Amino acid sequence: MEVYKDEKKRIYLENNSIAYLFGFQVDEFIEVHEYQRGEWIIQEGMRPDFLFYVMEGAAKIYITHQNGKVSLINFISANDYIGEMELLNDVYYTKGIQASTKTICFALPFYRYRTQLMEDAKFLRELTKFLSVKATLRAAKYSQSLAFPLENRLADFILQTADEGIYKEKHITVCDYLGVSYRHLLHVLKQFCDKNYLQKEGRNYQIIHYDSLYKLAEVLKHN
Amino acid sequence: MEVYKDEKKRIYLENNSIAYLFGFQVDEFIEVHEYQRGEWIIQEGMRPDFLFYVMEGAAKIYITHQNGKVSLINFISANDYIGEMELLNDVYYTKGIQASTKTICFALPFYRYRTQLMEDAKFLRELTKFLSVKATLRAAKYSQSLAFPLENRLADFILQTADEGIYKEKHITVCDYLGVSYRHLLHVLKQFCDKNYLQKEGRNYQIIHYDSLYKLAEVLKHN
DNA sequence: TGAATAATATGAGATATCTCATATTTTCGA
DNA sequence: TCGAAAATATGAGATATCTCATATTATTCA
Repeated sequence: MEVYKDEKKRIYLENNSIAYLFGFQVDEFIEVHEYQRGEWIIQEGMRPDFLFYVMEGAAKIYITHQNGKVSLINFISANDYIGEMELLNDVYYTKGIQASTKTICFALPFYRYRTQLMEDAKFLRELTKFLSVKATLRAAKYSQSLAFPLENRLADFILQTADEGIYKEKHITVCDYLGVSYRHLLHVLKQFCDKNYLQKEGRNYQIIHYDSLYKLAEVLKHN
Repeated sequence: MEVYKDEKKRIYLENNSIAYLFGFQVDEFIEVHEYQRGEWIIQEGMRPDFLFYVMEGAAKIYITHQNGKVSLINFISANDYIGEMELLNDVYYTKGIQASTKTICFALPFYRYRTQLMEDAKFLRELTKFLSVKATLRAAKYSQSLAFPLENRLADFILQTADEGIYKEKHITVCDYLGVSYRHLLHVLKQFCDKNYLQKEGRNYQIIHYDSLYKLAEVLKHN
């Protein structure tokens, strides 16, 4: 992890204004952090000292269960907050957040800004919107996961993440995210290939029959 | 649904102050609504005209999937907001909310208060906290539902909802909430009885072996 | 009060998903 | 560049969960 200093920090701040997020001046004590792929932005179970706002990159939120099973809870990308739960709640079990690409974020030290943030309508309004969108997405995903078999959810996931007709997510990530076993994921992928919805090309899968996948995924949408 | 008028409204407002929720005066245009068991506070798919704050009672949030399957998404009780999603987001699929007991809430008309609410730090701070807690609970429930079989989740649910050692939730509600079929729920309940964790008494179940259930539920908690 | 509706109950077979064992291939750091 | 670790792959049997069919109570309401 690198903390931008002096000139480097100044330049980054100049080129990436986040004044629109706050009703007051934050420049003085704000930091700019850069994390490499694989680095932990927050360690599971340890409260962070900063409120982060992600500018570039992507990360994943994980939680470890008592039985050792690890769940990927969600993806984080540009314009997401990190540490907002800890800002708002004194009692909160901190999830682990790991950068999955190089990730740059602004970091506001709690000890310095907590009081001001909690009284700033502009900030609170932005955060509220962020939280409500997050809650909505999560609710949708949750009720889907209970109501539909992997076949439908995977079709949706493939269409969402495929790039130019090519699906190339890591299986391990996907089973975490969709909450199924590795074995079963492969099984359903094979079915898709057998049915000619996909065609395997080395590590990747090319979408052959878009419509069939779309039909499977469509079932997830309510109305 | 009854809207309290005149004297009745005045008395209710006097006895139940919610001044602490807002940084400005809301008395003038606020309404007090009372819903009977079974009544819909919000119809699925129809945007509400009010922001509600629940004072008494309990309700359930439902969503209907395209395949006709209905999921119970969550419970609502005193001190919860309703309609906050619609206040914050112009685009939002409204879930259905049905009172499960007599429910009384304050109702603030959007057309009158929207602008002021979105600029009121006190209100936004309360709402933000509410949303963050909500998001946390949902996240926990979600990752649990994927990582553990019904046995564990049901044990937890029974301990949470049992009243003086007696569990008496309606099966239908529970399968909605836990996202399993009616048949399977009964199957696992029968197992609990066979193992002497529970003892069936007419419609209800008495908790016999608290410890065993606790052990099953404990597995859900992370650390 | 009686009929309609909701809730509870149970069996049996089907399917979705998991666990475990094991092999091969790829990636990546020392 | 070599070896460890990560990722992919596949089989086989176990288990969790679903669907459907069908009865039997409760509850509600006209």
